[in-house]
Amino acid sequence: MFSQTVEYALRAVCHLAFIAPNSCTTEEIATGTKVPLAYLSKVLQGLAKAGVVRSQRGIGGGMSLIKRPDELTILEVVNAVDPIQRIRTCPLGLSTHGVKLCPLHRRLDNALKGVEEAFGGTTLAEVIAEPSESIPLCEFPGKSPIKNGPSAD
Amino acid sequence: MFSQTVEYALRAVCHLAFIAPNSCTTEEIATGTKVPLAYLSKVLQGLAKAGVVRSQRGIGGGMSLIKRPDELTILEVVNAVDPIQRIRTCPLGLSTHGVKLCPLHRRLDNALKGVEEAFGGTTLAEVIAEPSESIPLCEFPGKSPIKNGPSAD
DNA sequence: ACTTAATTGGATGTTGACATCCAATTAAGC
DNA sequence: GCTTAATTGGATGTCAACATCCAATTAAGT
Repeated sequence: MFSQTVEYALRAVCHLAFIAPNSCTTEEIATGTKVPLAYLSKVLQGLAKAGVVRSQRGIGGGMSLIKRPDELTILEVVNAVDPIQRIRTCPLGLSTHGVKLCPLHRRLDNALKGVEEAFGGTTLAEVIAEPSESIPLCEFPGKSPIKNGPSAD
Repeated sequence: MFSQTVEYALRAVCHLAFIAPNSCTTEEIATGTKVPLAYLSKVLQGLAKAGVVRSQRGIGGGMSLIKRPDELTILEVVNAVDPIQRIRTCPLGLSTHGVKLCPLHRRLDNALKGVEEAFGGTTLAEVIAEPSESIPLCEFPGKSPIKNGPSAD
């Protein structure tokens, strides 16, 4: 139900959250998140245009988060690449329904609202900090998914 | 986020719920729900294969619900044409994550779970019976969307 | 200035969702 | 059995999502 692009974007942002506020190369993200490099670069371009990540060209460049992980919600990432389209007017174009959705579409929209609220209420910081047997993106429990762990190099 | 096919299937089933347990023609459903006739016939074929609707060929034939509207949930309709894919194993294929999803994918799956529960907890009968200013599929408040209203003809 | 490391943008390929059309099939009613 | 009304199945078309590749651009370091 969520697009592949959303999945990729979240993985990438998650990776960036681990090393925030540092930056790293698209290639490193691709390797760490198992996302096809060429496509990931397009996804990151989208995130850059949406103001979620900052891109820096040239030697020592790469991608980094613009916001702090505790200020960035899952929803912002999702909406940056593949916006959740709430149902605001009758999909049948029935003018008399206007802004009042019928019970069917009201329920569909409520489901979307639930997703939106769940995503809007979770920051990347919460995702990467949550104690769990499985660490996001990380093959081995108890280890950081980032090479040598976060450092200020 | 929900596919066009899901939207069409729900409209069609909603129409059928209004006239249940009677049947009606695919063409009538197409007109009443503003769904392209040729495509709707494919969608209904899917619903028939999934056991949601019964199809009857020849004169006087058409489509009808197999279950009563109060026994049929939105979820069953959705899953018949475009199943909600819960996240059961790590999308990165990280074997060590196994059945335990990482915090990221646990949250994505929880969102899916919420949708699933919302849809699973609503029957078609509830949808078409709910008092509202807008009646599903119906242009005019207070009228039935079905030509001349339900009848046992 | 040159070299190297990195993103950017454009062109292109692939696949599945959405959609249409029509001949074949089925069943009712006379 | 013929006609008519209806679904079925197959062939086909279109377009956006997903994906890849490469030349152009940018910036750091020497």
